[in-house]
Amino acid sequence: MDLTIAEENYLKAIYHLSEGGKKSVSTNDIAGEIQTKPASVSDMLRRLSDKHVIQYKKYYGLQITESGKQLALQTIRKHRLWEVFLVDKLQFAWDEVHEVAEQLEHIQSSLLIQRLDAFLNYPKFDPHGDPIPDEYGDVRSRPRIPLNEMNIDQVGQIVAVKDSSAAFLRYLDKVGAYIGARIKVLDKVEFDGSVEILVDQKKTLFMSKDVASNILVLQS
Amino acid sequence: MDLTIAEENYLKAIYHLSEGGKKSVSTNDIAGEIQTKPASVSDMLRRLSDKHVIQYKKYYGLQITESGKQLALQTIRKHRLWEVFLVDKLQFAWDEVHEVAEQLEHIQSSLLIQRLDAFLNYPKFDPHGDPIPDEYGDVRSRPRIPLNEMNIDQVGQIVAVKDSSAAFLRYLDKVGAYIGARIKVLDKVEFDGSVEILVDQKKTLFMSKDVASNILVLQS
DNA sequence: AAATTAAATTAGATATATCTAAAAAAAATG
DNA sequence: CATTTTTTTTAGATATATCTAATTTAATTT
Ligand SMILES: [Mn+2]
Ligand SMILES: [Mn+2]
Ligand SMILES: [Mn+2]
Ligand SMILES: [Mn+2]
Repeated sequence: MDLTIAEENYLKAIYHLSEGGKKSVSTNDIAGEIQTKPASVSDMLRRLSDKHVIQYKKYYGLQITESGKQLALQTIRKHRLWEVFLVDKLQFAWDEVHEVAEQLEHIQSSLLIQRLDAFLNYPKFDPHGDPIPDEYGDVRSRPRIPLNEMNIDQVGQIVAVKDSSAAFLRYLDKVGAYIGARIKVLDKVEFDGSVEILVDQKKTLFMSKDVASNILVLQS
Repeated sequence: MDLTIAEENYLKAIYHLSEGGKKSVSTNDIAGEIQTKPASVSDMLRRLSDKHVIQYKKYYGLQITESGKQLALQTIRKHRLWEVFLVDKLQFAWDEVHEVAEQLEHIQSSLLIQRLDAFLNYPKFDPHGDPIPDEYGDVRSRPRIPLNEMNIDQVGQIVAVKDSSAAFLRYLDKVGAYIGARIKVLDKVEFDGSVEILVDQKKTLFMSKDVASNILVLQS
């Protein structure tokens, strides 16, 4: 039994909300993530439950099932592979890919995804540093921490961003913070949590705690 | 006002039927093309008319409008560009692309199509020899005739196929008839319309009138 | 021209997906 | 623990898209 496009989008949102360490996912959380109304979510939860991709008892919260998790991971795999395609092959900027990938992720063809994966040389991460699940749903995630949680003098490499909004990504482009950049924490301001970092041993950069918390670093 | 996926599919079918038969397109014809019921077509015709992509007076037939034609051509452009992508870049066989392109043609992003076109080196024809409309909807079609209408001793080049079904395309693969092949008509059987041709000055091939009528040739 | 047949449309049903407003249940508060 | 607030669900409406069965209109035949 296949999922509709709307069902795939809901399931993906539920998976993302579940991953964030959150124990139970609320109807309002889902509504916020999908940009829809709680009433629509309640309706959809019943349908997802009927298809056994979530366990759901009304008013008691929900849990994604193993089969639901696998389906969500396949949609995420497709989304991220398409993002790599758009950036690597079609010269899209990393802040331009999301909307298009949101559509492409729903194309149904296992052959297509196999071939696309090979064509892209089996990438392990998308343009935002997020890991690409393999065809069995396995994710090789790297240990990474928000930049604002690093201490002075610690060094590492920017490997991902938490926020993939165009506004944030364009800001990073402007200041010269990119995935793969080697950084060192030069200073942290106690008062507001802002940080000063050295990028590629050349350039110093000041950023607010808000910005730093959306940059994920692999420490070394 | 954008079209839905269903509306795009109907409009594309109407365009194809208008191009072929020329005269008026019937509700039953559309139902046959789209694999749906006449009742559903009547319903859709009213909606397409509301969106001014066809002119429609019930029981009196329909005509595609200029804006409808442009929209259909853009969908066809996307369909054929994706087919080229699948064959040239992802090693799909020409009989494997249709279903996937049928989905990909509905992805909405003008930047995507511009970039895809460039990435593929601005192809003029799809894997089945059909011309790819440019971004303004202009189609540069070559004069071509069905193979069964050629006379003995005439020569030419296979440039397209009328039938794009997997069964037909796999048959052509098997006998070695491909787009670009140079052919010469060696013999025609009056009785059943079957023909004997020479392919690439090497191989002789017998084919029924039915097969020959689905192979389009550019005479030389 | 009347009767018959074919084509097209409408009526009414079902399924998906969404919304607003109202009701019900759970959680928070004093 | 009773009351208030928040969250969640349901009721009822709208829009898309499809179907079967009935009806209407057009076309064909006698
Ligand atoms: Mn999506
Ligand atoms: Mn991404
Ligand atoms: Mn289609
Ligand atoms: Mn084609």
